[in-house]
Parts: sequence; C-alpha cells; structure tokens
Amino acid sequence: MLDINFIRENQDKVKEAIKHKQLEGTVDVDEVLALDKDYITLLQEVEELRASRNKLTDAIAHAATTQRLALIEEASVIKKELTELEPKLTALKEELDAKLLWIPNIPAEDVPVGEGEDQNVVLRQEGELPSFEFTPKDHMELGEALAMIDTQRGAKIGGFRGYFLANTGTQLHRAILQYALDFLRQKDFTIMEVPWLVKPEHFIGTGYFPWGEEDHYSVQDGLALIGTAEVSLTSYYADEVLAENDLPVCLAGISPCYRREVGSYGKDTKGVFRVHQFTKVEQVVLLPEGEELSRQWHEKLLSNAEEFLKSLDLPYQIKLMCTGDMGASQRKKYDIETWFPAQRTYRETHSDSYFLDFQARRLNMKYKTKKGEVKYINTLNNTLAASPRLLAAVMENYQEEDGSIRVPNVLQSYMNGLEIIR
RNA sequence: GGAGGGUUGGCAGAGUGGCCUAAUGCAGCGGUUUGCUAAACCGCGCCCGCUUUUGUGGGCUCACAGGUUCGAAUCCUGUACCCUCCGCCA
Repeated sequence: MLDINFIRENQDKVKEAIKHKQLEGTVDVDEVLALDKDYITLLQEVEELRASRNKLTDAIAHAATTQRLALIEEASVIKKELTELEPKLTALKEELDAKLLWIPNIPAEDVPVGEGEDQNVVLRQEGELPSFEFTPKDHMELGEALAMIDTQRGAKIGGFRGYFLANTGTQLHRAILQYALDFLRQKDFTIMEVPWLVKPEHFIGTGYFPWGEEDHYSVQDGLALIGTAEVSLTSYYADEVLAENDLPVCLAGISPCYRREVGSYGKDTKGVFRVHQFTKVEQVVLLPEGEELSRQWHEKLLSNAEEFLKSLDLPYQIKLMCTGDMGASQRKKYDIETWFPAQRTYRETHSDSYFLDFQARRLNMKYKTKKGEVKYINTLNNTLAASPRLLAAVMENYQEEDGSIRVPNVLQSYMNGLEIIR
C-alpha cells in the first residue's frame, strides 16, 4: 500500500506505474482521489458534530437539574445527525480502502519499462555450461529410469501435475532442502517452519491479494494455502512495533508451496518442472526504512542464492525484470534462471524482490527508531531453493552417459555419502 | 464438539455510566536543567484541518464489530484470540 499523501502528491507517478505494470483497468487513480476528497470532507463534518456533542455532554454532566433536560434535547438533535452521517463515513472509508489495495508499488528508477518477459534484461551469466559427449536426457527420462520420479501415478492420485518422488529421488530432493536450510542457518537466519494455511489478510498484507487470488487454493474455513513461505514469514511481526535495534531481522522458512498455475495449462507439462505443490526454502529480511539499505540487501539476498548455486556447480543467469513482468507490490525484481541442459536453456528458479514499506503498510508492521519515531519496516525476499524444480536441474546437469547421476559434493553428506545414483 | 474463565498503553496493573483528558509502577526514547555522570522535572499512539522548523484546534484510541444512552473501558449482543477442563485425536 502506498501512503495516501504520496498518491495525492504524485498522481502522475502512480498512473505511470499502473500503466507500466500492465494494470490499467484494475484501478482508477482519479476515482480514488475523488473518493478521498469526499471522505475528508465528510470526516470534517462528522468531527465538528462530535466536537459539539462532546461539549454538550460535558455541560450536561455539570449542569443543574433544571437545565439538564434542555441540554439533552439539544444533544439528541446532534445524535440524530450523527446517526445518519456516521454510516456514510464508514462506507466511504471502506470503499476507499478497498480501492487503495489495488494501487501497485512504484517501480524503482533502474527497472526497465516493458510489457512482458521479452523486455526483461539478462545482466550476466555465471558458471560453465556442462558439456556432454552425448545428448543429455531430461530429468523425467532420467527420473523414470532410476525410479526417482513417478508422474503417471502422481497424476492418477493427485490429478494434473501431481507427482511422486521415490527413494533416491526423495533423498536428493530433501538433501537439497536441508542443505539450503543449513546454508542460511550459517548466515544467521532464523530457520522456521511456518503456517501453510494462512488468513486472507496476510495474503493482502504481502500483496498477493487482491491481484493473485485466483492463483491460490482456499479452504472451507476461510484460509488459503500459501504459494510461498514469504506470506507467513513477512507477516510474522504484523501489527507489532519492533525496536530499531531488533533490525535487521533475517528469517528463513521451509514450506510446501501450493499454486494453481491457472494461466499455464499448456506450459511445461512434462516432468516436475511446473507443479501445483512443491517445497521451498525462502529468505525474508526486515529492515529499517531507506531505499539504499534495501538495495544493498536486495543484492545480498541475490548473492546468497548465487553462492548456493555455485556451491552446487549449477550454471545460471541473472535477469532484471521489466515493469510488465514484475509483481504489483514489488519495487524491483531479479530472477535467477538455472541451466537446464535438456532444454538447452535457462529457466527460472529464484525470484529476488524488495518492497520498501509497501507490504509493511498493509501488514501494519512498524519499528520505533532510536529517537522514538514510529516508522514502517522495509521488506525483501528471495528464494534460496525450490524443489523439485532444483532437483530436476541437479539431475540434468549431473547426468552421465549411462543414465546415472552424480551427487553434488556438498549434498553427499546428506545422502549417507552416496556419490552416484544408478 | 461441549463447559467455564479471560483480553486495559512496550511491560505490569487500577478503574463497574459523567473531573477517565485511563491512576500508579517499571522499561525505553527525546527534551529541560547541569563542570561530567547521576538525580529531578516535562513529554511520548493514530487521523483531519490550519501553520508548515516550531506550533495549534478538533476527532479517535481500553481485543474486534454492532447496540443501549445526551454521554460507554464500564451495560447488552455477536465475533476473534488466549487459558483451564471434558470428548476426540498423530
């Protein structure tokens, strides 16, 4: 959520952001500002009435009995007016707040303007692509041959995009995730198991709702299944006021992630690349305000993920996302794409964003500065490891001609010392 | 699923219709005073307007939402959450 004062004073910037983020038609800034104006006008009217009522009730309390009746009579008139105006005020405020939820964050200055993924910018590529003296197989072919992945029965039991992992498949998947958790533990992140079912207000708070409601599964008790641990982790201190000394807060969460993937029916139907349920280790950082600081940490979270991928010897590229391909609440976003040899291309495995106070305003999450001022926290997050997508990347990059798969050095201790899967 | 108890500022804790504009204590931060430190004293949330450094007037705030009343922390109804017990359960 943007500060209403900011919207009043920077209408053009807000309109431009809506246009550049391809959100035209979802919200009308002029309409919001008109509502805001009506609200303030009515608010002032109501507050004046309340002021006179307060004066009268005070007078009644101190008046002689003989004068009381007349004063009460007078107060009743004001009461009647307030009874009429107050519900209007509430309704106006609700309408305004609901519309404000649709106003996106403003992209940072260095985010390229673009309509979609074609305008994203590759910043650099890291790691040496593996060279195979044979045609590399995709993870599905490898996984079936080694009995690591079973999507046939996955679909039979879990429907479209369902999957089972088995034996070394289960082990390697869990090794990646446990290694990721240990990796962040060493970097002084607090590693957390988080609620997977979360109240809608925290999806709104983190900026997934209202925009992405149809991408989520909701359950009959009014909760929804998280698509990322970010939702639970970023909301952890919602409605609280932290001390400045508590910051930065570095949280790492592991959780299943549920995604309906409604817009992608025909895409990536083979294997376990795009599934409705996967597991992810996520980094979330809470900071004091300041764009420079957020930008430093944005790079730091990126380098955490890079260090992780390098330790696994996986080649990747960094993409700077253009305005049209970033989330409504994000200020700037990098994707890391990891090399998938069978597809001969880099595919998204990580997403690194910062938000300034956009999420914290929605979550009512503040901190008190050393001087005693209360300010909104700034938030960021990045993936560290999402699997089975990363499992697929490891399998494809580490395959041998005979269809076996080497276990990356850093994962061997998580696999009882196993060096090769055959 | 059932029964009972509870929720007051950062924390503790008083307050059962009108000097509650929420006592008191503790902590933190800022300020005043001051050789230094300490002590003492003053202040501390949110919203709106006017001034826009300061300031100033008003409104709101006792879990949340309604209701009763001229007036609600206080009375009534509903909801959420916490605690205890019964039932069920990995």
